[in-house]
Amino acid sequence: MKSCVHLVPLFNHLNDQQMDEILEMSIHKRIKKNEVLFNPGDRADTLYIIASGEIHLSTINENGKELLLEILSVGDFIGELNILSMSTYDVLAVAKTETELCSIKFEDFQQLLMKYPQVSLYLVQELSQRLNRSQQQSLINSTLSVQERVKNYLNQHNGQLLMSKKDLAAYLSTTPESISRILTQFEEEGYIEKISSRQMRLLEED
Amino acid sequence: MKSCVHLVPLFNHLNDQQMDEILEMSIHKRIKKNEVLFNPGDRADTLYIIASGEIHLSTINENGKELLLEILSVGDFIGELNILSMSTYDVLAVAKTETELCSIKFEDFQQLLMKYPQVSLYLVQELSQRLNRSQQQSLINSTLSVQERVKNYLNQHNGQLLMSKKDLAAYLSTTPESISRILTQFEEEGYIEKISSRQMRLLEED
DNA sequence: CGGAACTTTGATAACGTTCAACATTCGTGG
DNA sequence: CCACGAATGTTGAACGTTATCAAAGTTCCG
Repeated sequence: MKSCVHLVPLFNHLNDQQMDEILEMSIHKRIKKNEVLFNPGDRADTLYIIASGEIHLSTINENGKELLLEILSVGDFIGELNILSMSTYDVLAVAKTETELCSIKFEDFQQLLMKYPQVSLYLVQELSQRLNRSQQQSLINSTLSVQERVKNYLNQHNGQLLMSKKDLAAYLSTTPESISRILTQFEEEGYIEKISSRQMRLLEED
Repeated sequence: MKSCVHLVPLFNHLNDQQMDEILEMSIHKRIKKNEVLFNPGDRADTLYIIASGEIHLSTINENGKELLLEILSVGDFIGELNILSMSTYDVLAVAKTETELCSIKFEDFQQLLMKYPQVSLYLVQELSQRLNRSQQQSLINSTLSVQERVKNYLNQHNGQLLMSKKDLAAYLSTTPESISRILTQFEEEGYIEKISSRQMRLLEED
């Protein structure tokens, strides 16, 4: 089985010997569909890198409502990196498919960053981009109408829903009912054409 | 005039000589209240560190609605750090008071990170925490009612509004009217007591 | 001291959630 | 591979929260 270390842009600039070094400090992990990788409140001391599969990161508010924050797949690392001060996760990480991960303890990872500064550079860039994406999604969810949010999502993904409508609702912070209604409305208005339950063709105009 | 380099947790672990080195690559900048530091779309090639004053970072959606993302003050750096690939800012940065900044070109900053890995470590940690905060605020704004958002804000800040109601509305993604109404309602219900326009006393009970 | 920006209050409208009932799909075990 | 139960999706009706517009009041700042 191939190690995730080779899959990760994070370690792109390293040579084979350095990769092996990282391999030695990493532990392979496999989790099943719907299995929880960690819960909010769990001790955060491990960096996970996805070798295959898909992980959903979400938060849940005091009333039990869920917001789907990020969908991570091959090559992504789990974003919470309080590497200096030990703390806890405050999001929920769930596998949406069978998933293979490499895990590295923050302790070891910290040594690694000190030794290979170019890895840090990549990490800084990646975190920065995630912060941007988070803020843009925040803008979308809190200032656009549900219609606009759905239209925006469809345009960004060529009419393909990459998840269930339930999850999409959690991602666009609305309800499955609203998404369902809006999609049929879009079809009636001739803006889309349903091909399958998760794939629609976008028709020109507007 | 004291340099901001000494104010920044980012450079905490460095000695005087190293600080001087950074000083040499940094350019001091002063901007007036309401002046724009950068617009979305501007070339992003500079790291700014705040020596004094306050900067608001916000995004504006396609309909002109604003979301206030972050409020930065002494010691904070401006978060957008696409240091590896040159890109553009996609937020708006405005000074809310007279503000002093140090600016360092990404080029130089990148050298610095390679040379002093411990600075990278701090940066990674800081970006990670910002990402978390962004996601938590996103949860608040998109899953809680306006009442709950305002109550949450009051609790987090001991009843003190750190900005105008207009800005607070942009931060909580609502309108000044709603905030105004909710605050008088809270007072009628005996949940708060207005001391001044921006300071209220929180009274016990749920 | 005067004008601009911000704040408050009211009336109105609508967007989207909620609840409920039914339909469909999914996935697991027989 | 089919059958069954559970999860997901759809549609309808009703309600409530919150945005919007307007107009008057207040604060801020040059």
